[in-house]
Amino acid sequence: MTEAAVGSKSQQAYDAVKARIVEGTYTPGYRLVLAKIAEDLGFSVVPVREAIRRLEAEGLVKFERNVGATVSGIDPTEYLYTMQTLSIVEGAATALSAPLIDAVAIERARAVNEEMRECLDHFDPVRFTTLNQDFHSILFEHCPNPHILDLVHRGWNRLASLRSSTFRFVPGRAQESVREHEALLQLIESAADADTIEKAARQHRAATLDAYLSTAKNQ
Amino acid sequence: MTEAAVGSKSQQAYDAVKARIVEGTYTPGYRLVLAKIAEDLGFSVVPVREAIRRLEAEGLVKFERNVGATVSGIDPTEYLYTMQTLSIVEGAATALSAPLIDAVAIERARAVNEEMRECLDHFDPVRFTTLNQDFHSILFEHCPNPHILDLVHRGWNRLASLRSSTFRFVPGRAQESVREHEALLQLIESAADADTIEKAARQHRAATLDAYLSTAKNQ
DNA sequence: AGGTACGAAATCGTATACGATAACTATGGC
DNA sequence: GCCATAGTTATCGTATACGATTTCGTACCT
Repeated sequence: MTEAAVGSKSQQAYDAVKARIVEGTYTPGYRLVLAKIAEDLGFSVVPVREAIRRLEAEGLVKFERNVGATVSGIDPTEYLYTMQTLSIVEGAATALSAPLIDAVAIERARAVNEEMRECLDHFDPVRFTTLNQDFHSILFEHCPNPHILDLVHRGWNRLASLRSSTFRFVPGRAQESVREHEALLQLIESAADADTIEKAARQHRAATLDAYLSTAKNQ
Repeated sequence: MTEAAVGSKSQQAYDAVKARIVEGTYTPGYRLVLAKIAEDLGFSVVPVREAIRRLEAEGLVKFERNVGATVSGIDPTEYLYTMQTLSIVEGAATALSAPLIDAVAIERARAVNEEMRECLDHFDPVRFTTLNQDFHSILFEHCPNPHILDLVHRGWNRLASLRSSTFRFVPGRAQESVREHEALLQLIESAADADTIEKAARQHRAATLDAYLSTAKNQ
């Protein structure tokens, strides 16, 4: 899983900081001081700076001129924007991929979904979220449009700092999600038309957003 | 139109190089030598480098390690990816915006579309393309999701180096486009449901792609 | 006591310098 | 005459250094 071919230092810095954000080592609001990170990694500030700016472009980091960078939190508004965008690009990615998903992949996805169901019993939100991405990644394996896939991954990264929060805070949504996965697989198996699949996949993501919104009536 | 508050030098470099690419001063394949650009702008290479990497993230520039940066062309495959993605995000942006478009905006859009029709007579592809973006920008003025709007703009930028090529190379498509604009406005005026509007907007972009594909049977 | 102004510390932004890498060129061998 | 190889050049990648800007703390004034 770890990259053998470590790229340039700016690439290493990018990977390292991104990993810390996604894993939750750096939590939202965390102050990213260039000199400090550079020292930690044993680099100078220039490549670190470049890495931070790249993360900024992806929305993981907020950068203020002459002030510095912080891990960007994701307020309710941003969450809404991100989830809405994800619902659209995931819907498209699923619909485009569907005709290319073979029976083997379906079974692999089904197995992952089964594991997710088990996570509900053991109450393992972190693993649940990982498996959820695995599930959809299997469906996207042969996605014919890498640009759209890239947008999906960007959305996932942006949600990373909130990892599994929905599972924790929105009662019942995880159970529903597992059921929707199975329904989605059946649609794909039965070669439903692209529009039906797109709507289902889109709704799958939108339902999580709706559940969040109706729970968090505040703001 | 020119920004009064010039930002940091890296920002200026970003704007300058981006403008040259979008305007067509730097054509695809053009070699972007950091030191040369830095000298032109009167900066040192560090901020220029940062600007180039940002443009790379947006897909406008291709960067090879220890080799350098070139303005990224857009081959037929990339064109397909970009147009397909655009059709999805423009469709979504239009559908989300539609309920918020007032009668005044509709009339402004209609006026722009009328100008586009005139461009067909004078054969002015450059202005046609500009107006086309203006037309859609009016519709997106109150788009409730800035993330999606950002994706639209990224797509437009990527297509910039091909500016108006469709108009030139696909006979009749521009005329069709103007008609589709009017149809779209009428859908919005009549408060058609989101799904209908989304499909129309999506199809509007997809049709241009289809026209291109059927014309350029090569490759 | 509260607010303002000044000064010090922290941090960013950029320039310059140099080492590393890849592309190019010329030379020699086959 | 062509290919391989060594040397040269161009360009990138990063380190270091310093000036610019902001922030924070302190002292002074009202």
